[in-house]
Amino acid sequence: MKLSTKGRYAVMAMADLAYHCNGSPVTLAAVAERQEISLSYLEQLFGKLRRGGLVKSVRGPGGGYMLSRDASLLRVSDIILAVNEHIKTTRCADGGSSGCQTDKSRCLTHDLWRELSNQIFLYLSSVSLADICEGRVLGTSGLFFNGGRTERTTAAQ
Amino acid sequence: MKLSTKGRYAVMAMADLAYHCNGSPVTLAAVAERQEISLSYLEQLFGKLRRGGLVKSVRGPGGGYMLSRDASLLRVSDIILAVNEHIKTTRCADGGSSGCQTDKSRCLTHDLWRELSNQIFLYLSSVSLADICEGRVLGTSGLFFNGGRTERTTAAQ
DNA sequence: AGTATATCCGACTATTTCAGTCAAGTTTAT
DNA sequence: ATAAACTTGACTGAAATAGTCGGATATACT
Repeated sequence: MKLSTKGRYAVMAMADLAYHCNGSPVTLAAVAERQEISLSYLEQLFGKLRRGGLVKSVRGPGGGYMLSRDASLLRVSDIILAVNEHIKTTRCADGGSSGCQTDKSRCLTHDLWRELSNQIFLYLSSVSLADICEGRVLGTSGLFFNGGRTERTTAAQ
Repeated sequence: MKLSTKGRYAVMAMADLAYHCNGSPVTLAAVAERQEISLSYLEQLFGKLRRGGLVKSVRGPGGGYMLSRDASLLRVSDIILAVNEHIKTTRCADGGSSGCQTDKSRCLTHDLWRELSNQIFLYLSSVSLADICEGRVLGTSGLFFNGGRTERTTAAQ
């Protein structure tokens, strides 16, 4: 799970889409202006989002992009995975335990990284676009990942 | 909190140090060979680690590096912060809520990103070098996901 | 003193990714 | 037909990453 501004732009744009959606498509030009992201760059990102099945496009005049499903069903992790072609976090073959047997201390950190990556993924999976739109991201002072938050919210729209 | 191979190398090297330390300094050459990281690159990283107060150096023959304190007191987050000069995650001024008031939807993702960064930091703060050396990485003692989601992965026990 | 061993330091290079641009297309409502 | 919008691919500058290189400095041991 890679975290960069690319993924953040994608999430920002998707949140904008969810926020300003009222049944009709939203043009990228509008998103670009509101979020202050270059239109051409957005086109690039939305190409990936569309191919990833996260948005639907409507071509021609009056067209634009729409979420492919309800905002409560679109997780942040989906968005980031769609725009960032996945990277391998560890050098030695992933779960295969193929190499890395030579020295015991060499792969000590691999468990850590895999677990961290897992943590991040779980967190981003627990947040939906609807959560973002409704500011339901912070909170839970100190205890995070209280399960089932996304499911409970059902997109008050 | 930036996550790249740079930080991972640093953690690997520090874990190696903790693992092979028996009172006397460990040379970077030994670490480089065991962890298969270039010596010159390690020197670069350990310069930062030393300036960050995480390791002590002993120059001259028989010299090398030692942990500055017990492995249980060195957190992974310390290491990563030491080698990665910190970056700002959001474009608009950080906690200041200075800009970003223009459009409501624009900063919607900022809370998310700040929270995510916080999550990552908390996780990496909860893991010490000693934890890594003893394989106590998975199943982080309930600091996360205490709701029974990733329950007791039985790594150590 | 001299030397081997090690850390220290700064500049340098190559590769990749990021962020954005440009120039063409295709589809479709009017 | 025309214009609005998406679609695609190639291209670019800037930055970060990952790694290299050559030397300088400190110190233990002859």
